[in-house]
Amino acid sequence: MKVGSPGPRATETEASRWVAATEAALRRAGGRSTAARRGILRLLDAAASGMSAEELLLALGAAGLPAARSTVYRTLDTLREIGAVETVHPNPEHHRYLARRSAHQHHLVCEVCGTVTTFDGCELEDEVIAAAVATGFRVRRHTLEILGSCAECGPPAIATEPAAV
Amino acid sequence: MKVGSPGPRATETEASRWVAATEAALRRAGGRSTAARRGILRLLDAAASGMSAEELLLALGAAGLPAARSTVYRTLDTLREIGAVETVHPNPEHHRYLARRSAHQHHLVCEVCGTVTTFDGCELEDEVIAAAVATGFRVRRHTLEILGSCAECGPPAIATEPAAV
DNA sequence: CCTCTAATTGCGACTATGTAGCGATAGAAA
DNA sequence: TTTCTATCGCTACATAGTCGCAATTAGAGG
Repeated sequence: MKVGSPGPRATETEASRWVAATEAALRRAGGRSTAARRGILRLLDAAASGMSAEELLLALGAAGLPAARSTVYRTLDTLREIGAVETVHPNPEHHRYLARRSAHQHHLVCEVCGTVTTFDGCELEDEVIAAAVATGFRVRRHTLEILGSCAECGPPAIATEPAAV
Repeated sequence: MKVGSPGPRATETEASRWVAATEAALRRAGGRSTAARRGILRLLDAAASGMSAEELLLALGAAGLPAARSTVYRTLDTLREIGAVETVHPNPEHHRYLARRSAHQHHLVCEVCGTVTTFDGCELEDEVIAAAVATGFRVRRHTLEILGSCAECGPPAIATEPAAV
């Protein structure tokens, strides 16, 4: 089991593998490549910890590609549908959208500084999932989020395990 | 690995273990037992698939214990803080609050009918978590959600694995 | 049973996040 | 260049959750 960011953040000049693959998938699904979408892909690709919809909206404006709020949400929906983006939930009503670079990409979320580190979970949950499938459940996707505080930030403010059992 | 609901839903007459334990934890934390809280605990205890804040609000009214919206949210926050409740995210902007009966309780969420089945994950993710801890990350809690469609509902509408890699 | 104090509630206004409908715009295939 | 239709921008709206403050009330101590 390896833990650590798989190194996103493509260089300025070459489009990242993820951006290219996503544009291809989009086209395959009958979608189009528009300025707004290219901008969103580029931004998400560069944001190691993901971005909220609002940040994306502002960043697009700052990048000279102003887009409507609804466009941002619609694009995120589309990207989620083709499996290119996924959502992390640090807490209710605070979502970040993250480039999805592998089917087994999971998250280490620092509740203090907001950093999201991705890691590949692989075989481990496969067993859990197989058990689920055995009951007749059809798995579409799964999420594994580990919340706490990263090495840079202090220890978490709240107890680790549940009081009630 | 066992998958299946650990049998919530206490009988009408005896307060469930979870309700009792939660009230005790609440008191231990310097909290009080109020009509609204007792109502919320009873409702969450009986709702195998969890409830949204809005459902909880309506159900309280129907049960003759009308509560203010803010009271519901504040109570849910408090319960989450002491680890008695957790949140499931079928999709952005649709959250359900669920009684948390064990530290390793995870979720099988049917995206068609909304049913949430809980199961104990145990040892499996322990390894993933240990790896995270090894990097200096302090784990406060973790969530594992498996989304798809249950045996009763048809197959999922959307492809299982991501298009882009 | 009475008193006191702080935890909790209700209220109502507010913020944040996300959605819907629809006419206008602009990819991209021919 | 033309045509078809996916996508966009706009605006209004919906849903989810938060905040401050005065009024209430649980529950500890007498």
